[in-house]
Amino acid sequence: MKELLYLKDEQIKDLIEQLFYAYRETFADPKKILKKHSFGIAHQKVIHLIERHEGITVSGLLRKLKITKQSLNRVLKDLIINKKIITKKSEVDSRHKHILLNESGKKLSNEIFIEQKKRIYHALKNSNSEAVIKFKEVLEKIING
Amino acid sequence: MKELLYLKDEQIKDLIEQLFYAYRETFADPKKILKKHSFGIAHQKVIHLIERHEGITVSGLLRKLKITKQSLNRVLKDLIINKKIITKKSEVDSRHKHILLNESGKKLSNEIFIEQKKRIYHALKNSNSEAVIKFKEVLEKIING
DNA sequence: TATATTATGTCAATATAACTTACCAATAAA
DNA sequence: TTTATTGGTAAGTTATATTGACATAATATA
Repeated sequence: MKELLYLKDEQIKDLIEQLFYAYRETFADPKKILKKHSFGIAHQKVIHLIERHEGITVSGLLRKLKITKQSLNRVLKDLIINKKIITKKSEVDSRHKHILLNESGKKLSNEIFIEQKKRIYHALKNSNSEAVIKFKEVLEKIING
Repeated sequence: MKELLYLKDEQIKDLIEQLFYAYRETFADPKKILKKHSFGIAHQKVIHLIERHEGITVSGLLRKLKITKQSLNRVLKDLIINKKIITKKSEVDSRHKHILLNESGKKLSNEIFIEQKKRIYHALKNSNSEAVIKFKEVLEKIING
Protein backbone atom coordinates (compact mmCIF):
# COMPACT_ATOMS: atom_id res chain seq x y z
CA MET A 1 0.00 0.00 0.00
CA LYS A 2 1.40 3.27 -1.16
CA GLU A 3 1.84 6.03 1.41
CA LEU A 4 0.91 9.29 -0.16
CA LEU A 5 2.79 12.02 1.66
CA TYR A 6 0.54 14.78 0.46
CA LEU A 7 -2.49 12.92 1.74
CA LYS A 8 -1.19 12.72 5.28
CA ASP A 9 -3.67 13.80 7.93
CA GLU A 10 -1.65 16.90 8.74
CA GLN A 11 -1.83 18.00 5.12
CA ILE A 12 -5.57 17.42 4.94
CA LYS A 13 -6.12 19.35 8.17
CA ASP A 14 -4.10 22.24 6.78
CA LEU A 15 -6.20 22.19 3.67
CA ILE A 16 -9.45 22.29 5.62
CA GLU A 17 -8.17 25.28 7.57
CA GLN A 18 -7.09 27.04 4.38
CA LEU A 19 -10.46 26.39 2.80
CA PHE A 20 -12.09 28.20 5.69
CA TYR A 21 -9.77 31.20 5.49
CA ALA A 22 -10.08 31.45 1.71
CA TYR A 23 -13.87 31.36 1.87
CA ARG A 24 -14.06 33.85 4.71
CA GLU A 25 -11.73 36.40 3.17
CA THR A 26 -13.27 36.16 -0.27
CA PHE A 27 -16.76 36.69 1.07
CA ALA A 28 -15.70 39.44 3.46
CA ASP A 29 -14.28 41.68 0.74
CA PRO A 30 -17.57 43.31 -0.37
CA LYS A 31 -18.78 43.93 3.20
CA LYS A 32 -18.58 47.71 3.01
CA ILE A 33 -20.57 47.89 -0.21
CA LEU A 34 -23.23 45.60 1.20
CA LYS A 35 -23.45 47.58 4.40
CA LYS A 36 -24.25 50.74 2.42
CA HIS A 37 -27.44 48.97 1.31
CA SER A 38 -28.02 47.33 4.71
CA PHE A 39 -27.39 43.95 3.10
CA GLY A 40 -25.36 41.07 4.50
CA ILE A 41 -23.61 37.96 3.23
CA ALA A 42 -26.96 36.24 2.72
CA HIS A 43 -28.01 38.93 0.24
CA GLN A 44 -24.60 38.74 -1.40
CA LYS A 45 -24.97 35.03 -2.08
CA VAL A 46 -28.48 35.41 -3.48
CA ILE A 47 -27.42 38.26 -5.74
CA HIS A 48 -24.47 36.19 -6.95
CA LEU A 49 -26.66 33.21 -7.80
CA ILE A 50 -29.28 35.28 -9.59
CA GLU A 51 -26.56 36.93 -11.65
CA ARG A 52 -24.93 33.61 -12.52
CA HIS A 53 -28.21 31.81 -13.16
CA GLU A 54 -30.51 34.40 -14.62
CA GLY A 55 -34.17 33.51 -14.18
CA ILE A 56 -33.43 30.99 -11.44
CA THR A 57 -36.52 29.96 -9.49
CA VAL A 58 -37.09 30.10 -5.74
CA SER A 59 -36.68 26.35 -5.45
CA GLY A 60 -33.53 26.60 -7.56
CA LEU A 61 -32.06 29.02 -5.08
CA LEU A 62 -33.12 26.81 -2.19
CA ARG A 63 -31.31 23.83 -3.70
CA LYS A 64 -28.11 25.80 -4.21
CA LEU A 65 -28.15 27.62 -0.89
CA LYS A 66 -29.43 24.69 1.18
CA ILE A 67 -31.41 26.95 3.48
CA THR A 68 -35.12 26.98 4.30
CA LYS A 69 -37.55 28.96 2.20
CA GLN A 70 -38.40 31.05 5.24
CA SER A 71 -34.78 32.15 5.43
CA LEU A 72 -34.57 32.78 1.71
CA ASN A 73 -37.83 34.70 1.75
CA ARG A 74 -36.50 37.26 4.19
CA VAL A 75 -33.61 37.95 1.83
CA LEU A 76 -35.75 38.06 -1.32
CA LYS A 77 -38.16 40.45 0.35
CA ASP A 78 -35.29 42.80 1.21
CA LEU A 79 -34.05 42.68 -2.36
CA ILE A 80 -37.52 43.35 -3.79
CA ILE A 81 -38.22 46.21 -1.37
CA ASN A 82 -34.87 47.76 -2.27
CA LYS A 83 -35.62 47.32 -5.96
CA LYS A 84 -32.71 45.05 -6.84
CA ILE A 85 -34.62 42.12 -8.30
CA ILE A 86 -37.82 41.44 -10.18
CA THR A 87 -39.81 38.23 -10.51
CA LYS A 88 -41.65 36.77 -13.44
CA LYS A 89 -44.16 33.97 -13.48
CA SER A 90 -43.10 31.11 -15.72
CA GLU A 91 -45.14 30.82 -18.90
CA VAL A 92 -44.61 27.10 -18.95
CA ASP A 93 -45.50 26.38 -15.33
CA SER A 94 -47.02 29.29 -13.50
CA ARG A 95 -46.11 27.81 -10.11
CA HIS A 96 -42.51 28.70 -10.89
CA LYS A 97 -41.27 32.21 -10.34
CA HIS A 98 -38.21 33.35 -12.19
CA ILE A 99 -35.98 35.84 -10.46
CA LEU A 100 -33.87 38.43 -12.26
CA LEU A 101 -31.71 41.39 -11.36
CA ASN A 102 -32.96 44.76 -12.58
CA GLU A 103 -30.54 47.50 -13.60
CA SER A 104 -29.92 48.59 -10.02
CA GLY A 105 -29.35 44.99 -9.00
CA LYS A 106 -26.91 44.41 -11.84
CA LYS A 107 -25.00 47.50 -10.81
CA LEU A 108 -24.75 46.31 -7.23
CA SER A 109 -23.84 42.81 -8.34
CA ASN A 110 -20.98 44.26 -10.32
CA GLU A 111 -19.75 46.40 -7.46
CA ILE A 112 -19.68 43.31 -5.27
CA PHE A 113 -17.84 41.34 -7.91
CA ILE A 114 -15.19 43.97 -8.42
CA GLU A 115 -14.25 43.66 -4.76
CA GLN A 116 -14.11 39.88 -4.84
CA LYS A 117 -12.32 39.76 -8.16
CA LYS A 118 -9.25 41.59 -6.89
CA ARG A 119 -8.34 38.81 -4.49
CA ILE A 120 -8.96 35.92 -6.87
CA TYR A 121 -7.36 37.61 -9.86
CA HIS A 122 -4.26 38.38 -7.87
CA ALA A 123 -4.08 34.80 -6.64
CA LEU A 124 -4.39 33.34 -10.12
CA LYS A 125 -2.53 35.78 -12.33
CA ASN A 126 0.81 34.08 -11.84
CA SER A 127 -0.61 30.63 -12.33
CA ASN A 128 -0.84 29.05 -15.75
CA SER A 129 -4.13 27.94 -17.20
CA GLU A 130 -3.42 24.33 -16.35
CA ALA A 131 -2.97 25.15 -12.68
CA VAL A 132 -6.23 27.06 -12.62
CA ILE A 133 -8.08 24.21 -14.28
CA LYS A 134 -6.60 21.77 -11.80
CA PHE A 135 -7.60 24.03 -8.95
CA LYS A 136 -11.19 24.12 -10.08
CA GLU A 137 -11.20 20.38 -10.65
CA VAL A 138 -10.16 19.72 -7.08
CA LEU A 139 -12.79 22.15 -5.79
CA GLU A 140 -15.37 20.37 -7.90
CA LYS A 141 -14.39 17.02 -6.44
CA ILE A 142 -14.57 18.39 -2.91
CA ILE A 143 -18.06 19.72 -3.57
CA ASN A 144 -19.39 16.53 -5.08
CA GLY A 145 -17.92 14.35 -2.36
CA MET B 1 -2.11 43.23 -23.24
CA LYS B 2 -2.62 39.52 -22.95
CA GLU B 3 -6.17 38.26 -22.50
CA LEU B 4 -6.12 35.36 -20.13
CA LEU B 5 -9.11 33.17 -20.90
CA TYR B 6 -9.07 31.41 -17.57
CA LEU B 7 -9.12 34.71 -15.78
CA LYS B 8 -12.30 35.87 -17.46
CA ASP B 9 -14.93 37.22 -15.10
CA GLU B 10 -17.19 34.24 -15.67
CA GLN B 11 -14.42 31.91 -14.57
CA ILE B 12 -13.67 33.93 -11.47
CA LYS B 13 -17.35 34.04 -10.54
CA ASP B 14 -17.56 30.28 -10.92
CA LEU B 15 -14.56 29.92 -8.69
CA ILE B 16 -16.07 32.11 -5.97
CA GLU B 17 -19.24 30.04 -6.06
CA GLN B 18 -17.25 26.81 -5.87
CA LEU B 19 -15.25 28.10 -2.95
CA PHE B 20 -18.49 28.66 -1.06
CA TYR B 21 -19.83 25.20 -1.80
CA ALA B 22 -16.54 23.49 -0.96
CA TYR B 23 -16.31 25.31 2.35
CA ARG B 24 -19.92 24.68 3.25
CA GLU B 25 -19.89 20.98 2.48
CA THR B 26 -16.57 20.35 4.17
CA PHE B 27 -17.70 22.05 7.35
CA ALA B 28 -21.14 20.46 7.28
CA ASP B 29 -19.85 16.90 7.32
CA PRO B 30 -19.29 16.57 11.09
CA LYS B 31 -22.62 18.18 12.00
CA LYS B 32 -24.16 15.03 13.47
CA ILE B 33 -21.19 14.35 15.72
CA LEU B 34 -21.20 17.94 16.94
CA LYS B 35 -24.92 17.86 17.59
CA LYS B 36 -24.48 14.88 19.90
CA HIS B 37 -22.42 17.18 22.12
CA SER B 38 -24.66 20.23 21.53
CA PHE B 39 -21.78 21.88 19.71
CA GLY B 40 -21.91 23.88 16.47
CA ILE B 41 -19.57 25.00 13.74
CA ALA B 42 -18.02 27.59 16.05
CA HIS B 43 -16.94 24.86 18.46
CA GLN B 44 -15.70 22.79 15.53
CA LYS B 45 -13.41 25.56 14.37
CA VAL B 46 -12.03 26.21 17.83
CA ILE B 47 -11.37 22.51 18.38
CA HIS B 48 -9.64 22.33 15.02
CA LEU B 49 -7.37 25.26 15.80
CA ILE B 50 -6.46 23.99 19.26
CA GLU B 51 -5.59 20.62 17.79
CA ARG B 52 -3.50 22.14 15.03
CA HIS B 53 -1.84 24.70 17.27
CA GLU B 54 -1.47 23.03 20.64
CA GLY B 55 -1.16 25.51 23.47
CA ILE B 56 -2.54 28.40 21.40
CA THR B 57 -3.56 31.40 23.50
CA VAL B 58 -6.91 33.16 23.57
CA SER B 59 -5.54 36.06 21.56
CA GLY B 60 -4.00 33.59 19.12
CA LEU B 61 -7.44 32.10 18.51
CA LEU B 62 -8.94 35.57 18.14
CA ARG B 63 -6.42 36.46 15.44
CA LYS B 64 -7.11 33.29 13.49
CA LEU B 65 -10.89 33.33 13.86
CA LYS B 66 -11.32 37.07 13.49
CA ILE B 67 -14.20 37.18 15.93
CA THR B 68 -14.61 39.14 19.16
CA LYS B 69 -13.45 37.78 22.49
CA GLN B 70 -17.07 37.81 23.68
CA SER B 71 -17.98 35.39 20.90
CA LEU B 72 -14.97 33.21 21.48
CA ASN B 73 -15.61 33.14 25.22
CA ARG B 74 -19.02 31.59 24.80
CA VAL B 75 -17.44 28.76 22.83
CA LEU B 76 -14.51 28.26 25.19
CA LYS B 77 -16.88 28.17 28.15
CA ASP B 78 -18.93 25.43 26.49
CA LEU B 79 -15.79 23.43 25.79
CA ILE B 80 -14.53 23.81 29.34
CA ILE B 81 -17.89 22.92 30.89
CA ASN B 82 -18.07 19.84 28.70
CA LYS B 83 -14.51 18.90 29.63
CA LYS B 84 -12.98 19.01 26.17
CA ILE B 85 -10.22 21.51 26.82
CA ILE B 86 -7.96 22.63 29.63
CA THR B 87 -6.08 25.87 30.07
CA LYS B 88 -2.65 26.53 31.48
CA LYS B 89 -1.15 29.80 32.56
CA SER B 90 2.01 30.64 30.71
CA GLU B 91 5.13 30.32 32.82
CA VAL B 92 6.81 33.03 30.80
CA ASP B 93 3.98 35.58 30.87
CA SER B 94 1.14 34.67 33.16
CA ARG B 95 -1.26 36.94 31.36
CA HIS B 96 -1.27 34.39 28.56
CA LYS B 97 -3.43 31.31 28.83
CA HIS B 98 -2.53 28.29 26.79
CA ILE B 99 -5.37 26.11 25.64
CA LEU B 100 -5.10 22.39 25.08
CA LEU B 101 -7.40 19.49 24.29
CA ASN B 102 -7.72 16.86 27.00
CA GLU B 103 -8.23 13.19 26.14
CA SER B 104 -11.96 13.63 25.61
CA GLY B 105 -11.31 16.67 23.41
CA LYS B 106 -8.73 14.81 21.35
CA LYS B 107 -11.19 11.97 20.83
CA LEU B 108 -13.87 14.37 19.65
CA SER B 109 -11.40 16.24 17.47
CA ASN B 110 -10.51 12.98 15.79
CA GLU B 111 -14.15 12.01 15.24
CA ILE B 112 -14.72 15.37 13.58
CA PHE B 113 -11.65 14.96 11.42
CA ILE B 114 -12.60 11.50 10.24
CA GLU B 115 -15.81 12.93 8.82
CA GLN B 116 -14.07 15.80 7.08
CA LYS B 117 -11.20 13.68 5.84
CA LYS B 118 -13.43 11.43 3.72
CA ARG B 119 -14.43 14.26 1.43
CA ILE B 120 -10.96 15.77 1.03
CA TYR B 121 -9.19 12.45 0.70
CA HIS B 122 -11.57 11.33 -1.99
CA ALA B 123 -11.10 14.60 -3.85
CA LEU B 124 -7.33 14.36 -3.77
CA LYS B 125 -6.59 10.68 -4.09
CA ASN B 126 -6.57 10.75 -7.86
CA SER B 127 -4.51 13.90 -8.04
CA ASN B 128 -0.76 13.78 -8.12
CA SER B 129 1.33 15.45 -5.46
CA GLU B 130 2.11 18.36 -7.75
CA ALA B 131 -1.57 19.13 -8.27
CA VAL B 132 -2.19 19.08 -4.54
CA ILE B 133 0.74 21.40 -3.90
CA LYS B 134 -0.53 23.76 -6.58
CA PHE B 135 -3.99 23.65 -5.08
CA LYS B 136 -2.70 24.66 -1.69
CA GLU B 137 -0.53 27.35 -3.21
CA VAL B 138 -3.52 28.97 -4.86
CA LEU B 139 -5.51 28.76 -1.64
CA GLU B 140 -2.61 30.39 0.17
CA LYS B 141 -2.54 33.22 -2.34
CA ILE B 142 -6.28 33.75 -2.03
CA ILE B 143 -5.96 33.95 1.75
CA ASN B 144 -3.07 36.38 1.73
CA GLY B 145 -4.68 38.64 -0.85
C1' DT C 1 8.08 53.78 41.06
C1' DA C 2 4.25 55.46 38.43
C1' DT C 3 1.97 54.86 34.29
C1' DA C 4 0.67 52.56 30.12
C1' DT C 5 -0.26 48.53 27.69
C1' DT C 6 -1.63 43.75 27.11
C1' DA C 7 -4.32 39.54 27.93
C1' DT C 8 -8.24 37.92 29.55
C1' DG C 9 -13.02 37.93 31.39
C1' DT C 10 -17.70 39.59 31.91
C1' DC C 11 -22.32 42.18 31.54
C1' DA C 12 -25.89 43.87 28.66
C1' DA C 13 -28.09 44.78 24.57
C1' DT C 14 -28.48 43.99 19.70
C1' DA C 15 -28.00 41.99 14.86
C1' DT C 16 -27.82 38.50 11.39
C1' DA C 17 -28.82 34.35 9.50
C1' DA C 18 -30.45 30.54 10.18
C1' DC C 19 -33.84 27.04 12.22
C1' DT C 20 -38.68 24.29 13.39
C1' DT C 21 -43.48 23.68 13.05
C1' DA C 22 -47.42 24.71 11.03
C1' DC C 23 -50.62 26.13 7.71
C1' DC C 24 -52.42 28.00 3.13
C1' DA C 25 -53.21 28.66 -1.99
C1' DA C 26 -52.36 27.85 -6.74
C1' DT C 27 -51.02 24.83 -10.16
C1' DA C 28 -49.66 20.65 -12.35
C1' DA C 29 -49.13 15.69 -12.70
C1' DA C 30 -50.64 10.93 -11.88
C1' DT D 1 -59.90 13.38 -8.60
C1' DT D 2 -56.25 12.67 -5.72
C1' DT D 3 -51.52 13.79 -4.99
C1' DA D 4 -47.31 16.37 -5.49
C1' DT D 5 -44.94 20.61 -6.34
C1' DT D 6 -44.07 25.53 -5.90
C1' DG D 7 -44.35 29.32 -3.41
C1' DG D 8 -45.81 32.28 0.69
C1' DT D 9 -46.42 33.25 5.46
C1' DA D 10 -46.76 33.30 10.83
C1' DA D 11 -44.68 32.58 15.26
C1' DG D 12 -41.20 31.33 17.98
C1' DT D 13 -36.39 29.71 18.61
C1' DT D 14 -31.33 28.98 18.08
C1' DA D 15 -26.46 29.87 16.78
C1' DT D 16 -23.12 33.00 15.96
C1' DA D 17 -21.67 37.17 16.05
C1' DT D 18 -21.68 42.23 17.09
C1' DT D 19 -20.94 46.91 20.01
C1' DG D 20 -19.79 49.19 24.11
C1' DA D 21 -18.57 49.32 28.68
C1' DC D 22 -16.06 47.92 32.50
C1' DA D 23 -12.81 45.00 35.50
C1' DT D 24 -8.58 42.51 36.90
C1' DA D 25 -4.07 40.92 36.73
C1' DA D 26 0.41 40.97 34.78
C1' DT D 27 3.92 42.92 32.17
C1' DA D 28 6.41 46.69 29.86
C1' DT D 29 8.03 51.18 29.76
C1' DA D 30 8.98 56.12 30.88
